Amino acid sequence: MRRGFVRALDVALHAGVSRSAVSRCFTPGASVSDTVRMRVEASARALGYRVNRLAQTLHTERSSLVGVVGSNLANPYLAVQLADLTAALVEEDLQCLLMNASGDGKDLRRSLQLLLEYRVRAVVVLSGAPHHSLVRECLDNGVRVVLINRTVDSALADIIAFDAEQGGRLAAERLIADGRRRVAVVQSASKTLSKQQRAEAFRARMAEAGVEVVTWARGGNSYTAGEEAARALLGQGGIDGVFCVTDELGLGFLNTARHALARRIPEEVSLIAFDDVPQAAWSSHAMTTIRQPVAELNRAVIEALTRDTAGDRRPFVRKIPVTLVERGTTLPGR
Amino acid sequence: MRRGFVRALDVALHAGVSRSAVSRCFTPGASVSDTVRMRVEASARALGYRVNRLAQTLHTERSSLVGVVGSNLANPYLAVQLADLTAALVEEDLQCLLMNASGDGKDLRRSLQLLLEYRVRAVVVLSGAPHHSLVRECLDNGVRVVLINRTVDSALADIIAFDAEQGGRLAAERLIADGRRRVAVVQSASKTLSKQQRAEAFRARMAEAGVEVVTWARGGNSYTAGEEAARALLGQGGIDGVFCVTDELGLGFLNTARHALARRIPEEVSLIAFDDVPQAAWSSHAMTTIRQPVAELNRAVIEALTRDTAGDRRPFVRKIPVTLVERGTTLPGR
DNA sequence: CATCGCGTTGCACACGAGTGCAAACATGCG
DNA sequence: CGCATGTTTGCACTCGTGTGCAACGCGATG
Repeated sequence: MRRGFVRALDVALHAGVSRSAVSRCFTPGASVSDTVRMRVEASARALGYRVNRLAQTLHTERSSLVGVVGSNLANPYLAVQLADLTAALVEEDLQCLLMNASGDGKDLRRSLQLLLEYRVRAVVVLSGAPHHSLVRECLDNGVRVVLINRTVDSALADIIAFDAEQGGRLAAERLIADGRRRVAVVQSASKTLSKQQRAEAFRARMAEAGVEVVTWARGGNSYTAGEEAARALLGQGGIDGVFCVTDELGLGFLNTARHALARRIPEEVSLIAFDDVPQAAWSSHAMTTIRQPVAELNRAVIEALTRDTAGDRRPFVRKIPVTLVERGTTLPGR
Repeated sequence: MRRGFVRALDVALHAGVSRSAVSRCFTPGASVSDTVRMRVEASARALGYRVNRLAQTLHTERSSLVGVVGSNLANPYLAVQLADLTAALVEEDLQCLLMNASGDGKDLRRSLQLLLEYRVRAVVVLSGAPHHSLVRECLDNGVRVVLINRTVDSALADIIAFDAEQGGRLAAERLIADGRRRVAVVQSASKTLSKQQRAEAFRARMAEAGVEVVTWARGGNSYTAGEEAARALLGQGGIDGVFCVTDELGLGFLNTARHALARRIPEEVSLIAFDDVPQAAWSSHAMTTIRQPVAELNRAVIEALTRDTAGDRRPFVRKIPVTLVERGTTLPGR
């Protein structure tokens, strides 16, 4: 009785064939006679044999591990994206080696280097921007790098992102359609690029329409920050439309405006947020927001991971369009 | 110029030493002279060498991969738990191979078998109950199995769970302290064991106190289900205390009761939920709930994974106590 | 100087699997 | 039957790494 895992050799001895024959039975397209195949399969079942994917990868140099690294995974939006990504990976027989890089930049570096040690086929960065040298190092080793919702100046890595500018424009146009004349954009003090772009595109479109925009940029991307923004912006009066760059900010703003400040939404103030997290759809909130089609994003990720990289070294770049989901915080019937 | 990854042999040639010397430089406690170590380290840095953890594992038979399998990872509570678990694993130099087993029981089986193929050191099951034979198979191969918030009849796997009964009792006692005389427990139609236990312990403690309990068990564990429960239970009147077995149910109940049904909470009705997801703490909800100390649970998981398994085959079992977090949906100052 | 002891170093093997190559075997055809 | 052709099968090598074992070098001691 051998302790530990069953090897191909054990199966071979049990079935009375060579180890090569066993290996061939588990390799699609290999040449094995029916009689041998059946005996090997019977032995494998009896002994509980499973190929060792580590040894397999070592030989074939073709890993099916994909590294996924992100920072604040507990964030509801990221959680949805991660859940969908793992489901999509499973379909392609790719496995997900997850790294939590919550912390500083050193942490992201350490995570990526660790993933390299596992000889992953590719790395998907959900949040945080890796240094160029790090991306370069991955690419030199033949590891694809897919950045989600990031833009880097050097065009090395694959980049897949939701169209933040389009989202900002959509929000602006909806507030214009509501006839709003004095609006506010609520963002946080953090300078995440995608959120900056949402706000910037919103301001640009509003400027075109000649609508005055007040910018609030304090605190984090938290519910509390949205609450503070509501107290400050609605306290001084005059604001009749608001665009919050995340749903969490939006929900803080909405609940505070409605219940603590007793404002009628959307009659007095229109509100649009961004992300479409599950909570935005809850009936008591029913918040109008910009939906990011996560499934479509992840399909693009899979496409980037599995595409034939023979020849062209050009990075895969794709922008995923977003849509406006109209609920109860913008004026109906228009 | 070799394509692909740099091997120890490449470093050895570059540094003018044997491959063994390179290997020893990266093995703690090995015997290497300072001069050789410095030359090897310089060469490794220059070439960008990283040990191949797959080959390493193949040789040492000691994997640092831990399989994590769960079903609905987008669930806010599970997301928090997963995020914390990955952070805890990183501290122990363990890596997380994540499997999304959303789907039927076959899916869980497939996930576990795949994890076995990767020769993981252990498997952590966040949701879903694997079949005994599957657990047995993992154990036979020397792979620890840690079940979270599950109980299985056969005492094979390690089991770490929050104390659902204690939570149910805590909730009951708080409603009793609020002087409630006619209470309801809101659970879903799903028969997840931990949620059943919460409700059952609540009913038992209430029965002791001689308080009448109405049970609502319809729909899923969703916000919508909480909403329906509120409409049905508060519509008929008489209910002055409610225990919802999850925060999502609780939030649906709370918002509907307050805004749609215009009930004064906690003056007319006390409400306690379970989980303490971030949304429960949001100021506009401020929901009293049972907190599950996730960090403590994950510390126990790490302890189970890293404990010395020499000799004793007895499973590791631990129950993590929960606490009541009093916010604004129970009567203050008592 | 001879010997001992100790710290380094390299050789060679092992881990578990895939695969080219040639030998063995089965089959078809004249 | 003899030969050509096609299918199986086993040998042996490979992937990148860790480590037991023996050889080596060097300083200290008798």
